[in-house]
Amino acid sequence: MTIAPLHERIRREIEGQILSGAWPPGVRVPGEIELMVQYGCARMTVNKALSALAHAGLVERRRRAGTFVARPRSQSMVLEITDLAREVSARGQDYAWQLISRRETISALPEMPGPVLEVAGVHLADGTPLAFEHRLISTAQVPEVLTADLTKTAPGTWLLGHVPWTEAENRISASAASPTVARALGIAAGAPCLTVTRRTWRGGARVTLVHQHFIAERHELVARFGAAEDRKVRRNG
Amino acid sequence: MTIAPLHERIRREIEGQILSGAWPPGVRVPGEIELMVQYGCARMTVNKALSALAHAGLVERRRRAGTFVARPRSQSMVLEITDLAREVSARGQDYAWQLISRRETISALPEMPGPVLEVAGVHLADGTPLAFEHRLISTAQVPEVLTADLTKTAPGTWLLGHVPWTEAENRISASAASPTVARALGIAAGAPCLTVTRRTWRGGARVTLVHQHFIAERHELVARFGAAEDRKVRRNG
DNA sequence: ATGGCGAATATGTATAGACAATTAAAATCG
DNA sequence: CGATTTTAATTGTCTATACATATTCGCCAT
Repeated sequence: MTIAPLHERIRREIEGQILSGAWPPGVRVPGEIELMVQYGCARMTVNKALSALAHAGLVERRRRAGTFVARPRSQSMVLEITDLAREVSARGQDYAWQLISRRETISALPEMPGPVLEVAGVHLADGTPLAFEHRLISTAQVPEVLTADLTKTAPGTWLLGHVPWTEAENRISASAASPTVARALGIAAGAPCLTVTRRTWRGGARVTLVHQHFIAERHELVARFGAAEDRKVRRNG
Repeated sequence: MTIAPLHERIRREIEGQILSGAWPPGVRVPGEIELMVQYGCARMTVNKALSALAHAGLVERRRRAGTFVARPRSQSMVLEITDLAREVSARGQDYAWQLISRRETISALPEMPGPVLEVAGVHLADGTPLAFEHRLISTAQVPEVLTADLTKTAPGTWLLGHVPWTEAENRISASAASPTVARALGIAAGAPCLTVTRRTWRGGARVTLVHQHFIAERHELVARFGAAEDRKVRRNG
């Protein structure tokens, strides 16, 4: 148990007051000078703690006025969009990818125009279908993908390891399984599916567009928001 | 056009190198001393810039080793979970709430045990059903809700204005419409629905548990992630 | 080769002080 | 009394310095 740095200790203690409800929204937080005296430290140290809280949205700081507890943040949450292979493995199941089709073509879709690699396949968990995937990958942006072996590795997993993206958008909805999807997943046509459409960009250029159809009972997305929890520092060697 | 603080300028310039791909993952970022000389400033200033980048996950810092561009960030995204009333209005449609049932009871559900107010109703956009909602609200935590008029105001909207939450969890999945849901929404039983289950807490205490069933074609959740865009500072007077 | 150990190095934390920017509140003026 | 200017409180940024801490690298003994 290492002792925490002072600025972190200060941050935590204030955070505690806010999250416990002892300092409700709108209440004024002690100023930098006040805290500096209270903790017997330099103003920069207090500043670091309060700045972090402001950055996290827990407090609002206004010059001349002071620092105030912010009203509960409106509605943005962190949605963990995991690589399917990783997620299935994390649940202790066997993951597998089954390639159905693969071809190079020229896409006319407005969301993803130009030369693309078009791939379809199924994600399996413990041998049973979990999701159908249909994906377009820009060969202009990612020419290497043409030489990738996508029979064993899902394109998403391959991309994760090869292409950094800077922007992404997920659209989540429900749909009835089309005949193609139903056949690939072994379910009845018209059965409900959770549909995720994801587009990713690298510095403004389109990288990939993917549609994933999950069997309704087999998958669930979870978005959590806890003001309390610290941003985890991820270390992926 | 105000000039940006120096530490921010430094941060931006490094960020630019990373996002443009000029500095791919794994590459070493100039050290603090180096940047300090380059920008002719104090080390603390450079430190602030690099720390911010580390906090944002763009770089990884290791003592003695240096600062390195992090591999493409894994998978957390911001999902905007808007209050339905607000969202529908924002789309320029008329929003309405129709209360179906309301009763006080003792819940035995493990997710939400104890005395609750149980409410069901329908969200309407331009007069047509959009979503069915079934909600439990802890009367121990929110006794005032018993006196709220929920015939005109949706419970979610009421809660937003009265109870701050500190933690929330959304589970998103697809389901087939049950007879109850189908009847309320005017769709066929078994039709696909996007289902959102949300639980919220205030400082560890359960506040509310809600199930929302959206007609598949009528609703979509969007999660965006742009490494480039700055965290917006929200100011809600 | 190999494993341990010390030293070099880059980051992490903290200080004390200075000035700038912002803006709420007080003072002044018409 | 209302509008305007001044004042002052508070945060924002930055410097220069110091020491702490972790970790890699290379040296040395095995």
